[in-house]
Amino acid sequence: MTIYDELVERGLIAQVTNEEEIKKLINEGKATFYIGFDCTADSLTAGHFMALTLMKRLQMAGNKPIALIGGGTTMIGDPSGRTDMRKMLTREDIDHNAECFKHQMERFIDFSDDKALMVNNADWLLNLNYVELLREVGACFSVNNMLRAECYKQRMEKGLSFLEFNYMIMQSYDFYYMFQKYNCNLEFGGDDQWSNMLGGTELIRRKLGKDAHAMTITLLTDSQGKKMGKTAGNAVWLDPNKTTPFEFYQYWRNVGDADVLKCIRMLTFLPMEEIRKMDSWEGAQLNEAKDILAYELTQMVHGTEEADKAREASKALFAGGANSENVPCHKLTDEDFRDGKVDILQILVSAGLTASRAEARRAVQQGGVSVNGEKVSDPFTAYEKSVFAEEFMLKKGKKSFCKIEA
RNA sequence: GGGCGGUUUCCCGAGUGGCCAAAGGGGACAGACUGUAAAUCUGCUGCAAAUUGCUUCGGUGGUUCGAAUCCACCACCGCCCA
Repeated sequence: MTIYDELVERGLIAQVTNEEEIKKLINEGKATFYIGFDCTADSLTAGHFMALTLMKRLQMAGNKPIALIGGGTTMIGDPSGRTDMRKMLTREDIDHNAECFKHQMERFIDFSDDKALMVNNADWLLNLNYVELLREVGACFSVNNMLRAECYKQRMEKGLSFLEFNYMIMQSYDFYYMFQKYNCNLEFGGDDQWSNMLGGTELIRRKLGKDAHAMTITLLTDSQGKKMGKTAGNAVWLDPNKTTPFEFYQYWRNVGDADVLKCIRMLTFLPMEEIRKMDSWEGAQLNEAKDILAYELTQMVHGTEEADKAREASKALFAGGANSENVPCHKLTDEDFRDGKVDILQILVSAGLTASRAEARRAVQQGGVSVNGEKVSDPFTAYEKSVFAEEFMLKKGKKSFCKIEA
């Protein structure tokens, strides 16, 4: 099975500029391809993860990846598919974020011996001269075409600033630049990047008379069409300090039935034969698939040890029996105690299970809080410090657990 | 540059002087049902030392016993004209 066929079977490919050419390039390991990452936060997210796995798949097939950190493009902000303008980030924030991205990527992609490159477009974009740029590449873009681009559609109603309008040109320039400097002949990106990417291939054709290719990755959406990798609007981060391995594991353990196999196909490195066998699974058996998915991904992102802990903790909490050693734990401080006691609301807030005492009170009143399996229904329930010498397993709702110590 | 319209609680959106912590919807959260799924139904949704108090309706100042609501200025956004 060729790498291209595998990508197709895994459902990773959305659009390509020239299928035959691209197939040949990557199957023969002759592609030098890039994927850009704009550093809008200080950690990569589950959304970036798919792009990283794709880089790895292609690298394993002998192709050379370039991870492009968008230190320059982040100064502009990609308007693609957004309904509002991004918050402007300072130069310092962007540099810091770029550093963080770099560390995280090094875990996945082998950058040794020039097997992959990591570059930052701040290095060439920030020194561009406006008039020169306009003459050099601005002449190659048709505003008429740009306005028609899908990626700006949503913004035509709400308004699009000139700053953001230029994003496409910056991204195109990246490809043009790397095509010449690194022989980069293929660009990958999310499907929402398609028009930006075509801008690049078009620019290369016009300026250099040469062909470069672009290919988009299917966006990972759930069965309702929503982007995956987010919980309540918050990203699932790869940084363990922002999303703990346990939370990360739980996110994938909880995907809907309709989405498990898709995720396994697109995100894991399990061989296709194995995945095909799971195709016939249904009902409660899919729970097993979810465990596989969650474990595989946690292991890739956080390592085997953390993945084992997360799985162990999950079993202890949901299946019962196994030891609870790895369940998330919170230590109360002296400030939590008042006259030698803590009330249940304070514990919930302190452990971060609820945002306020009011929310904690609601949870208790609605019967959503329990300690060691016993429902706590009185919001005035308070505990002496000595109680915490024994195991104190606090549960809020169906899925939030925390072991409390003092 | 000119004219008009807008900025409301996580989001959309109602509210044009007291009955407003602010309708309705979405989302989130909790409960029932379940398989840590989906669908459905119910509750709930500013904060707190809680029959009360405090903060909130772009910003600042003002009018008023009382302002999300009226006035002035500022900021940002949209539409139309140049």
